[in-house]
Amino acid sequence: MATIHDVAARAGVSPATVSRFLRGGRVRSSEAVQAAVDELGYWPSAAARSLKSGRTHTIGGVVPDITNPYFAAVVKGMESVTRAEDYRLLLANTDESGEREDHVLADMIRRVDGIILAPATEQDRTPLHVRDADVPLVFVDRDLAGGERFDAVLVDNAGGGRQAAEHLLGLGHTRIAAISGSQDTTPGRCRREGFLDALRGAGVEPPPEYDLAGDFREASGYQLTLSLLSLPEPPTALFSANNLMTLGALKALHDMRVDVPGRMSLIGFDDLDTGPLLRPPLTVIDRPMVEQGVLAMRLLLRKFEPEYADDTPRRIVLDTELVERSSTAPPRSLAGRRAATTSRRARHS
Amino acid sequence: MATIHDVAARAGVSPATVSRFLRGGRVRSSEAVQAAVDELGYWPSAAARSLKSGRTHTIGGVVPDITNPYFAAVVKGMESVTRAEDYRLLLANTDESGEREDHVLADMIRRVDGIILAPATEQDRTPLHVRDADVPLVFVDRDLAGGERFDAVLVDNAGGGRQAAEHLLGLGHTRIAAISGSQDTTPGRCRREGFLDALRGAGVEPPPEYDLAGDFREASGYQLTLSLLSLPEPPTALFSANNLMTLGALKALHDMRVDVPGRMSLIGFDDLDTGPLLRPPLTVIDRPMVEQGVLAMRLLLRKFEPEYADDTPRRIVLDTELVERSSTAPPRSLAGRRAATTSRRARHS
DNA sequence: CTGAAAGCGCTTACAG
DNA sequence: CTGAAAGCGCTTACAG
Repeated sequence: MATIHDVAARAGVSPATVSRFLRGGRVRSSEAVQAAVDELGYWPSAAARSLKSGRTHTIGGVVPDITNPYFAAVVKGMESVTRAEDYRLLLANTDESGEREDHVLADMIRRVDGIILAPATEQDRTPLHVRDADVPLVFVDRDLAGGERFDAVLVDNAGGGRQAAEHLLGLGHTRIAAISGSQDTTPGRCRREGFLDALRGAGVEPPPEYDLAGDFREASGYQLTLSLLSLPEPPTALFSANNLMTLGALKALHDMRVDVPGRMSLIGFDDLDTGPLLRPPLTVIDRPMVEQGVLAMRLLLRKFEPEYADDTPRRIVLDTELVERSSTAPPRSLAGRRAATTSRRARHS
Repeated sequence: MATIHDVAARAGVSPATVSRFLRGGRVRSSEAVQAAVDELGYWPSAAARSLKSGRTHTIGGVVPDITNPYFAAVVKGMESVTRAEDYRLLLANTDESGEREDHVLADMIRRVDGIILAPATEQDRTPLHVRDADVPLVFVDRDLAGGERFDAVLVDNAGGGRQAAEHLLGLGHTRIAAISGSQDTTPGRCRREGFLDALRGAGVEPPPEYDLAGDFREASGYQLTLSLLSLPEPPTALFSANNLMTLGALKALHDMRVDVPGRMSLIGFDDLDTGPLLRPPLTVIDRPMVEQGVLAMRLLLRKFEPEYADDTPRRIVLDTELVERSSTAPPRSLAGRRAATTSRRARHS
């Protein structure tokens, strides 16, 4: 593969001149140099450049599950910005494992200029070392305990939980359950808290067996829903903490032949491409996805511009939005009393 | 950040000795060196290493659409192998654009040890340059015209198209349409060809207006389905060439209030997580997904083992599988003649 | 086993 | 504007 020396020799100049030309500097023999570059198909060595400059022009993206459509969308957003800004994306999938995350981060520290991370848990300590190593770090979707010193792109998870609760309350439900995500995770914890707070605010205290925590995976959504259905007095409404758990919940409901929303209302967090096509079309708390990746990457790349480098941390918190479809309805006990439901809903909106 | 010299100084040895120790060589002062490494939190510079060795221990993964669940799964498979084998994954998303692919590949050539690519079209020429640059290349999902000289992990697309056709024929359909993917793409072309061949083999020649080509995106599935429905004599059965187009088709069918499978049978290519939960549960041609990423990465990493480096190209072709759910049924005209349908089906199985 | 030295391919002050 | 030279942080024959 041609080096800068080959180009220099061919163009009859020194390597320094070629380097200057490549970097956009004024050079007398620019045509000859360009010709040599073209003829040789020269492309600078990234390794040599970054050894010299200390910059890799690569960003690390670390997500818990790339097959979760939400994270796939976030990654798409991140990638689109890196490409536009002449950066590259080194992608790692931690499978929700803090241990893998530790390995990945330690490895990335020397290979990237910055990292965007959705940490496996809020308690992870390794991200702090990343900062010690002077590698800028931006959180996306999930925060760290004590993460206020870092940039972050999050959504108002508690607010989303509240919206879900108010929607169900508004329909007249009082036997309301939640299957939550990992409680050592920002979204898992905050969605549950916001949801429960809103219930309590309305005087509805869910019994412990209605308040179940899973791990954001489909299997846990399935299992927890099954256990709710086996209760002597099952809930009439269910809030599921993310897209995958909602799928699991819906499968359990189908398998047990539970009519949705007739016998059980279901509201999920995070929309799906197939949301409107499901049986029944899903009512969900929606939020921006690709945009979160875009914002996180922009936040990160700002740090490489001298004028922003020392800014105080920026914390972007996006709003969620209720998308009403057909998986939620008044409980059966109120089915004949639509008017009452409507007035109740008005109170809560 | 500590360098190998810092470690050497602290341990009272030469940098060469530290290097040897790090590479697993026998060293007398291994304890002192290890201590120095730990105390300094030393981690070798990837740039320096790869400048010296010419190896980056990084693999490029280039896909047309990371938010397509199929490719997300493939990427997951690729990533899992890189991590296990101490490689990293540089991810690029080309948005089905050959131009972006060209840029990405040119850029990657100097930054990775090998590339796994699902090319935007079969006619792309840049992948050939990658090979000229001595960067091993493996195709996944999509092949190149003249790609026989490269390793590849593909599925039997023509066979899958045939399975779909035989399934619909077996149900008694004769007015059968196909909305195909990009025809300058291996899966787009082969699925259509296999499908049409099987129809013709059964004496069913679809009119041109039943044979529509799209681009693998949801919007094209939607539009093409709409145009089929507007025909004076619409088909009674529809084969859709990939997961996203199937979603689009299903949305169009819903929007036009067309009963599936009552008035239109729908069979897709590629299953979805939500497949069983859709209205109606989708009949599809399924295939391995994560596994394709795993196989492609293994094939690629083999090339770095001297004993395999010069092997002839390996072409792995996986089988597809029909998953019967409820979106396909006999056409209405046969609804009362179940027995006839059954015998017909027997002939085709 | 060990260390001094050269070199991987760039970039960047420094003289001219 | 240009070129010679040093150096980024490693690795690897080469002597010892």
